[in-house]
Amino acid sequence: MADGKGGLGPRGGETLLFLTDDQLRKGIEAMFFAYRGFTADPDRILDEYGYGRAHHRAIHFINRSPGTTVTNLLSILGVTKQSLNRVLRRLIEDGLVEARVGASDRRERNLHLTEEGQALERALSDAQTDRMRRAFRAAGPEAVAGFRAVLEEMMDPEQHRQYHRLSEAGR
Amino acid sequence: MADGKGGLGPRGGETLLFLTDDQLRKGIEAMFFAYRGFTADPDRILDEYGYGRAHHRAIHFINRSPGTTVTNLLSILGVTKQSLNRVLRRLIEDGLVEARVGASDRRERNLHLTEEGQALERALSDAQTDRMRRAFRAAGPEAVAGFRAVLEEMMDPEQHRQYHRLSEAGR
DNA sequence: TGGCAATGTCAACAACGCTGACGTAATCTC
DNA sequence: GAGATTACGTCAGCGTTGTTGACATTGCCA
Repeated sequence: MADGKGGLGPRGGETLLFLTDDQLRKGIEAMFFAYRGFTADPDRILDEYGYGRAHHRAIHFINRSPGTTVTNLLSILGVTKQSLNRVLRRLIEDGLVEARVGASDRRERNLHLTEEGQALERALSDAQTDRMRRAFRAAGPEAVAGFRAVLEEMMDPEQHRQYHRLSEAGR
Repeated sequence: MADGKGGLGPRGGETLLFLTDDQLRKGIEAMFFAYRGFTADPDRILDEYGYGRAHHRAIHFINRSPGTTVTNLLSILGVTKQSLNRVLRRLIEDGLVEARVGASDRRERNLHLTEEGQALERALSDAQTDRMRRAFRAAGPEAVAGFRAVLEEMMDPEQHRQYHRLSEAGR
């Protein structure tokens, strides 16, 4: 077995030829290996600072939405406040992130990257986009559109909303 | 280059219109959110067993290449043997994986899923492919091709080789 | 003033990476 | 046949990052 070229999908019910078990399994493995590549370059940089991916994610989204609150960051990252706080505390201690008391609501903390934080963000971002740029260029514009379309469909609805909200807020 | 889409990128340097900083940043975020969705369903199942993603990966690749050795699995997963051993030991204790002494080389352990292991593999695989099937169906065949093309380009060369080796071995 | 929201923090725990060190059995090489 | 190498297992310890639960503070709001 293990083919599926021709005829119906092997697991009853699937009528579209391109959705064989084999195609789906390859999709799973592609995601696994690609995600490893996707994180490999920033991981090397983070290592030098003694940081991990959690720090990267915090830095990324603070840079993306300067002035964002802790609660908002919490909902984007999908972790507990204790988990985020541990990361945030260190970034603040290290002088990469600044937490300003909210102007309208003084309970809130508006998060910003410092100069140093922005420098690290750029280094991480450059490392990651370099690989993505090469991949996009090699695959071509249409492949990129397909790539994005499939990824969007793969997100949970809530995450999909977050994803689009970021773009709007970006301007 | 060689594009034809015309027009320069907004942030000097990038000559291809579809490779703006914004496109690349969206690509990064799409990967982040999509990977979360990608792992969400199996994670829920694993939780019931007290297993994590490491167990899932081991089960997946043992199922994919029955009889594979520990060393081979190590190179696919890219972790240390101590790390893999902790996971493998528990799967063997729990009766999901069987480690048979190698026939030609008795130092090797040929790994197989038991009936019970196969049952869990199917449950995990079904959960994950359901989402992927819906995403593929919604995005269409051409998007799927693009998706896979970009992911392949994003892998490290070594991982890319592993990825293709799996398909060949599958039959 | 009392209730709720936003935040921070202590403590404990688990999963899963890592390094380093050792031991055993089996195979390979000279 | 002796010695090197390979395959595997395991002990110990450590770090990041996730979790739950509990508690305190501050500030907004009705």
